[in-house]
Amino acid sequence: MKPLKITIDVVAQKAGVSKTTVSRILNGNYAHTSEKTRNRVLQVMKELDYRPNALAKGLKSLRTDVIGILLSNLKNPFWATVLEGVEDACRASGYNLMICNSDEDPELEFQAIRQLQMRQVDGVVMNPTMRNPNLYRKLVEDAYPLVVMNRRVDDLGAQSVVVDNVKGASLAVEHLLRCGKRRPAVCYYANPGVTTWQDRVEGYRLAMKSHGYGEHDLRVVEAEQSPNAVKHAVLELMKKHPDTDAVFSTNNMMTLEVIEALKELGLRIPADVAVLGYDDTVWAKHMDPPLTTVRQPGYEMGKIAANLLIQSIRDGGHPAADPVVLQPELVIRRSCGWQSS
Amino acid sequence: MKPLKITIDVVAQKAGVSKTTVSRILNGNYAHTSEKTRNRVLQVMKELDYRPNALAKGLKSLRTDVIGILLSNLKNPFWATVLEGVEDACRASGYNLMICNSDEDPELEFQAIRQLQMRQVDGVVMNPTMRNPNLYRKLVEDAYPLVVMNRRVDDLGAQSVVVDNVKGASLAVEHLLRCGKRRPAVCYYANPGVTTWQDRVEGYRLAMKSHGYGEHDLRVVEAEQSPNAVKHAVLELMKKHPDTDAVFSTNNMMTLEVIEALKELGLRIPADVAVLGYDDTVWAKHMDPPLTTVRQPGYEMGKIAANLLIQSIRDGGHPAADPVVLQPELVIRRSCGWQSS
DNA sequence: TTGAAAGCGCTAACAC
DNA sequence: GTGTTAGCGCTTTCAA
Repeated sequence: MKPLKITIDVVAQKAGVSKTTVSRILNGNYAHTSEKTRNRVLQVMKELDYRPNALAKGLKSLRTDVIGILLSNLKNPFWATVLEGVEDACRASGYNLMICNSDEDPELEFQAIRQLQMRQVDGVVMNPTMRNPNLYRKLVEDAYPLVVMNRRVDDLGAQSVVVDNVKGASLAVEHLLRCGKRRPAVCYYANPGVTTWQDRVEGYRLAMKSHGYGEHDLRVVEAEQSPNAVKHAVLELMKKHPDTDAVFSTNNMMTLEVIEALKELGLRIPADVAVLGYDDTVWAKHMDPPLTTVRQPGYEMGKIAANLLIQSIRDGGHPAADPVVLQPELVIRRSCGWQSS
Repeated sequence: MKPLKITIDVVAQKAGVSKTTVSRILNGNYAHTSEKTRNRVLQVMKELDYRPNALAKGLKSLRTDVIGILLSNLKNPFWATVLEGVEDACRASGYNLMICNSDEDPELEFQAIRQLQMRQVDGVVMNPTMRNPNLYRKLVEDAYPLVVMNRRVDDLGAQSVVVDNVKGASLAVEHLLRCGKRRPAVCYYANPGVTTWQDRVEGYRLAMKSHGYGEHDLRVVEAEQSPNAVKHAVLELMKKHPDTDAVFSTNNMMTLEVIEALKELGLRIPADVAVLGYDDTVWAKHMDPPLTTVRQPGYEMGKIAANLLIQSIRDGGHPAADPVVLQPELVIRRSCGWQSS
């Protein structure tokens, strides 16, 4: 005797109704169904522990209640936070989540989107590598439900949620200056096209200029995203400009190396050189000294992105709204010294 | 004129063959197909940018090439590492990944499994909350493809991959002793049923005893998983046993609080009290002092778990193999002082 | 209020 | 080597 799969048919049969009726009840389509049958069917479902096959449902209804998330980096804990936000939003709305990782590789990004589409996910939220402009454009042309997070893809017309990075950097620079620092530098990863870092450098530039600094007063250090590259870059910086009295680091992993370099040089933080980092990670407050950082609302970004997507799936079509821009926030600890006022 | 969905039928039609033929070619079933037709069909697929509907395929073939991952905590960066391993393994084998988070809640864990099953995933890899024994048992009774990670569920008969936590703790204690410490304490989270922490405490106990310590020499401090609980517990410990000269912290987040507490007391690390942490996180080597830790192969755990699962899906039935046990490794830095030999 | 029947897009016997 | 056909388990007109 074989185990017999519990399908809608066996429920219908056992309840003595047609599968149409079962289907209606399954979908809360109670309008045309008597309470008596409804209860009987519900009862049978419970007894049989009936689990509707989502594949069959999706095939017919053209909706799977699954969305895809496409990240570009799982190594940075920031993304775990974002993921948590997305996951929570999905669960709250009855969606499931399919996860892909492009690892900043445009080819993998391309493949991931393809896979997600073949799997008929209802939409995708992604942090784009920025290296597949045609792909992004195609998606919005096809009116594919899409929300872009974290990085700006200009003139795309897709829904997006980002954090104001220019603002974040301004907050940082302003704070450094208020703490009496006069020669702040900024450090960022070389990754052409990625707006987050561009914007943070731009924010540094703007804030500096608004305080009377000229172009040649700026100290902008670029580093590859490879082991010790940041450390070397900072060592270099301090050799070339020994009077540098603050480093604004635009990435959370980067900050760790910046501090390492400074300590190696025997410099005291913040007395000799202040350090201001990006992302208020779990470890920031436990560093020595406790790190002053620009906090990004990662969880919120994920949650909002997912909710926007779900909403646009449900309402159909999304009127290419303005980007949602979230505000960063300065978390002041001890790595920049004391504000003078 | 409507956009016309590209199905196997339109490919077949355009190529002038039946959909059977297209299906065969799609699945690399080249045995019974002439090279000529094959090329023509492949060509047409390309031209049409044909994307087979995975729902239809799965409905018919009873395999989706999707597996589920069920985590219990996204906040701890350790799990991002594990996730990365799982993701890589999936990509390499042509699987997609559906992700769920139980957040240590048995009810959510139950729901997640249900969802994954309705979605017809081919199998699940999970870090169990340990609070749903019946659920776990049911799954293996039903011969549902399942791999359990990280935590031991005794006598379950499911495939599993874990790290040797007793060993990890021994490594830690031995090192502390070698560094000349004489009164080491251990700190762990109160979470009944979770074997990881139990095993680490057990490892501490065993190692201590093998060095001639008696039961009353052990200093085992338990803390709730809530803000500052660890800090208070450590403060308490140092008050009660001021001669404690080392703390072995069994969790990466916990370690941060341990250090905070110690510093607050004006104790020097490692001169006064050594600290040895669990999990070699990205930040460990940048702490002050750089942290000596027990490294767990998280990425490997994820990758191996996923590969085991995929293999057992492909081979059908899994002969309830012995658990794969991975070895932890001591990463020596400066937070425990110097070894005496 | 309920049911019959026609698919959704694919796979896999089985025939030719 | 290729095609015919009968479903997979559900939703959804349309009719009763």
